[in-house]
Amino acid sequence: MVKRRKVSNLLGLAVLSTVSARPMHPYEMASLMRARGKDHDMDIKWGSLYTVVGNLQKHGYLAVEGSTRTGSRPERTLYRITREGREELADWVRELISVPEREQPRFEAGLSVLGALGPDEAARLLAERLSVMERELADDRAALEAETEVPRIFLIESEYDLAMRDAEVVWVRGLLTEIEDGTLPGLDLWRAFHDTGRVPPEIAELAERGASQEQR
Amino acid sequence: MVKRRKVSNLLGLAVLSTVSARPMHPYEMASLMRARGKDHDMDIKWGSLYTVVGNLQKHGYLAVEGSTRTGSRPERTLYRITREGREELADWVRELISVPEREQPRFEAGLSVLGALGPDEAARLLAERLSVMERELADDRAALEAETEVPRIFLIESEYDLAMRDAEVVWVRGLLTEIEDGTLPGLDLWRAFHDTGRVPPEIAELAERGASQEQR
DNA sequence: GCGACTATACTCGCACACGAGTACTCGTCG
DNA sequence: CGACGAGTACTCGTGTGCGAGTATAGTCGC
Repeated sequence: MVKRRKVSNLLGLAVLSTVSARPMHPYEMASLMRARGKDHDMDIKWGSLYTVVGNLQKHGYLAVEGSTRTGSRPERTLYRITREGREELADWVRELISVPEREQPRFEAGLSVLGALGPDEAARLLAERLSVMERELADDRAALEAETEVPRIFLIESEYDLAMRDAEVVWVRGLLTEIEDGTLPGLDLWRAFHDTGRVPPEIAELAERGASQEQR
Repeated sequence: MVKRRKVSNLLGLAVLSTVSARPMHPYEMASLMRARGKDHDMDIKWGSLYTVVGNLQKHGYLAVEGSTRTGSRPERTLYRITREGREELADWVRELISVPEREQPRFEAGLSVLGALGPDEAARLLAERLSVMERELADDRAALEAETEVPRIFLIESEYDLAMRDAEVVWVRGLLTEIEDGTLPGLDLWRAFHDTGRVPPEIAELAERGASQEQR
């Protein structure tokens, strides 16, 4: 379903979108992206940037416009987007928006092996996560709300980000409460498993059989 | 903050968790994981599995227990988890649970370049995403609810998954509505930009300046 | 006018993830 | 009874992501 792209690194998408405004050289793209916080504090991976730009050019999405040099500085190669590049950009966005794709967030991986810890420690760690997330969320939300001049569509990805983190906070808080007040079904089994180091055999079976059916 | 692991691939986490029950050979780990839907339909990457098991062993998290062969089949190497392996597993889970980490979902990347499309097409694509997600979500939720014997903690990651997808559906539906009924602030600018191909200069500036401040 | 520091603009090479291939075996169906 | 397909258990080669390094140019103090 999901067509294999010639350039699969999402940094390539950001690059295409950035050069679509006007021709520029790689370093300038990076500066622009950073200026926009496109990278939200994840700093640009220089190695990837030049590789990706090279690949985009190899596949005809970018073309060399020329190269300038200032003094004896390393020469800067100017790239412009091609028609194919614009098409690829549009097609890529279409796919990203319309096709929901199952991703594997790291937290979810952690949850799936939560049994390696005891319920008390799990509760402590969840509480820690919660407090960090709440603080960061409040800060970022305040920053976004302080921005009243830029219309919302230009910051729509930040809104999405906040909404998702919000949802996670709510979910984690719910789980934490259930562990703390002991209403989570199976809590006793979990504790028993952690204390004795072995899972009751009938549950082991169930978990295997059952889990193989859910998640389509 | 986030300590660099000797083995960073999350498949390694799954492997550690799987062999922590009893010694087994790589292929058996893969079968078990698959049986549990640990991989939720994303099939095991064979290349990575053997590389990862090799690395885990190289770093002392796994040890070779022996090797058996049935007839002239390729020999199966049995691995067992070491004390260091158990520690690494526990430490890794602790980190995954307690340290919230900023990830870059593909959909969010798509949203950030949504300007490459016009509002009408964007609305159509969002609607498509929505319908696919709603169907899959309903199926998976039904499957999870049909599972009444396994206590919830053993499927906690599926619950998290459903909750997040739920939140996304709600958010996308909200955005879609705002585009369709024209209440999204800046919609006219978006349309103008898409029709004429150029963004009003004062907005371009604003977007750059503003975006560089939010997202800490 | 010179040394230290930061910004600019890349290059290089390793390590790792992964897909596709291999080779053998067992069950089964005509 | 032999052929074929599905399962078993890996191996290997390729691509590519990315960190760390490099080299020059402005800039600011003293």
